[in-house]
Amino acid sequence: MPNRPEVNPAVGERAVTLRDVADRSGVAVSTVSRVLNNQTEGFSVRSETRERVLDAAKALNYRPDPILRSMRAKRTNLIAILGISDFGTSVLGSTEQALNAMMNSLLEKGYQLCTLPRSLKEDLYQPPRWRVDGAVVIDCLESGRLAPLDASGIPYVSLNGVAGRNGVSVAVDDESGTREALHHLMVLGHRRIAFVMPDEHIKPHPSIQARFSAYRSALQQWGINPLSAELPSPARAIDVISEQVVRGGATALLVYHHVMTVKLLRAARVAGLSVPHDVSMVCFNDTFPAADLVPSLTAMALPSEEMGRTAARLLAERLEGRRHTADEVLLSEKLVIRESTAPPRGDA
Amino acid sequence: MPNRPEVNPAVGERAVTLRDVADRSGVAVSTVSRVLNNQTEGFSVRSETRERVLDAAKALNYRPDPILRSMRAKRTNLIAILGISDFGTSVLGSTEQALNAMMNSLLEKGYQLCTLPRSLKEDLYQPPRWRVDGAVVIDCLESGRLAPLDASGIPYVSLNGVAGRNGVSVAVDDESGTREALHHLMVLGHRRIAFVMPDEHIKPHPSIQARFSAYRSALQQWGINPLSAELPSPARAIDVISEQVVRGGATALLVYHHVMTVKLLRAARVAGLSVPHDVSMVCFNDTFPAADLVPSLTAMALPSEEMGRTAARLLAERLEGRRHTADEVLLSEKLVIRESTAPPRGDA
DNA sequence: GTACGATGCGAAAACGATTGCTAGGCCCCG
DNA sequence: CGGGGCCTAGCAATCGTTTTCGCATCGTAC
Repeated sequence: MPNRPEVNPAVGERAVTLRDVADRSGVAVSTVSRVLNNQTEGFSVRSETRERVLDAAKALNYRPDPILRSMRAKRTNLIAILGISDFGTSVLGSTEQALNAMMNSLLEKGYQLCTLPRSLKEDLYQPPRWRVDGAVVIDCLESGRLAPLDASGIPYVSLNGVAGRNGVSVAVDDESGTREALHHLMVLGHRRIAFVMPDEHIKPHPSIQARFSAYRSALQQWGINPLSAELPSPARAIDVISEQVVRGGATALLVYHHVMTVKLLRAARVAGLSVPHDVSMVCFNDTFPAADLVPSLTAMALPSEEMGRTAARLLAERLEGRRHTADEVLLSEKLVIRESTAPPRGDA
Repeated sequence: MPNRPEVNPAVGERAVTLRDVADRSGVAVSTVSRVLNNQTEGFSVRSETRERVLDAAKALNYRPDPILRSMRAKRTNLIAILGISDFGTSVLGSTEQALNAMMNSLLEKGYQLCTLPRSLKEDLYQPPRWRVDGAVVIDCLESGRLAPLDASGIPYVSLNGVAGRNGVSVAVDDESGTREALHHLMVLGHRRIAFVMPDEHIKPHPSIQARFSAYRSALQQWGINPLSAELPSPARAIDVISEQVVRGGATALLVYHHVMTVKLLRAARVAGLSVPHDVSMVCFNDTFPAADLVPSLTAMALPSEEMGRTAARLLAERLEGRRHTADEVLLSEKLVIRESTAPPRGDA
């Protein structure tokens, strides 16, 4: 009764191969492969032989090489992550959160992930050379760049972006979210509302376009003049306060990102302004430290984790052959009202 | 003059292979491989042939499969990331920052990264089945778990943990950092200093042990009684304030993580306490939003990015055959003094 | 007794790349 | 004129795995 492997592959020089298992169990390499892969089509095996193979594999601690397998196998359980151009080094954005949730989800389902080396910008969404079962595309705005991926026939899911023929898109409804945030400020009595860009440290996010255009169209629709007609350029917090609030007379700020909002909060205090009494603030991204500040931030909660889990589920469904239910999923944002918004000073 | 590839591999079903390049340039597959790899040892080629091969490769947009290459090649440029047990979903810790900086650094140097599927806890530090040139080990505390990796002979670098025979360890000097933070508080006049654990949302970090034991030994050495004799259990911010400060009489808190510190700041205000006048706070991890709060946080800056870059450099040096200069690199932390620390109330 | 389908398993061909070995020219020297 | 050595380049083995094809063997029906 060998309660430990006779050959310890962890210490040996060479990795345990299919051949080793075959030798030990006295069958052919091909038989081992089929047993281990549970192949049923056009193949059967005596249960006694099957047991012997499985025992040998376990005793030798055989682990197939998932990459080599991709050379010939039809199914590899490998999923490529496409579109990571940079790893954030200090703050996690909403997309990264969704991506992380998705990766965790996929790993739990038994899939394995691989990333591509960073190469030229044009190649960002090219499928890898080796065989993968599926792919995840991050922050892709132009469906044209997905042509190679679509041509490859690999099913994929596009996180927070558009999708092509073979893809499902999972995104957030930025337009409704923006309108909801503005509606909240309107109801409070605000009429002079400015849109604030993130500072330079934050990686520019694709959905900023969507939010800004929603800001403009919503205000115009309600007969209010937007304070900025074009996409405002990134600015330092103290400049935003002095230009938009002190000189421009804005009573409320719709801020693209929570990081910028924290800086604005401090800048307002330095300028002698009180939040929310002198100026209200609403931001996107309800993550730390939005709830823990004084005042705590009224924020649009993005369904990042739900987004990741949904994407993982949709991809898994496609991979398992089930016909997909939708080509696009739009998750809604949710406004969390806290202390940083109040009626403007002087309001009835 | 074909200014675009005659066969567009992006649209074709099959990827361009070495064989295709060989056919097009009229030489053997092996010649193509050697030309493309710039092989010089025991091989030479007429410059005219070389040109023809290179032209064909470019025209067909040939991209070698980096994974398949690892089957026989001695060098793969592949680096495995070992020890990622979970992807953070909201806040980046110091190790993640260092890891990200390291990944960016390695990608810039031309290496490619791969992660292992998450498996059993025991296998966390097992080298992958396929051939890699090097590995990165994250947060490994027991060198025993590195035995398989050491046995494989793969050079590696251990980020924020111990290293075995083949590894270099890159870590931060938590003991000196802790002493420096305590010294700052001592000089201000504090004598009742408590150590605060992070709340449950934060993944427990290996170096917490080092910091807590440094806290205890430093205070004892200076003849001051530590307020906690054992590692305090995670607690809610409001409980920490009421137990340690209000009841326990602590005048200063040494907080393990900046996230908890932000929550403590709000809890103190809720309890009617002023920071730093009623209680001072020092935290580890000088990242957002430490500098942007009111009051801004006195914090120990961890050299996360430097750590990542250093680790990448050391690994690259080993991979390029240069003899390593050190088995262990200890980077120092740096105290950034801001508004959250002041002399205790009633002090001269 | 023979034909036949089903069952159980092995031999060998891929897969795409690298590399050790080999071999034909060609030049130069003796 | 012959032989040795360099320059070029191809043949074929090899890596670990899947997959196609095919060969026994066995039981059963005719």
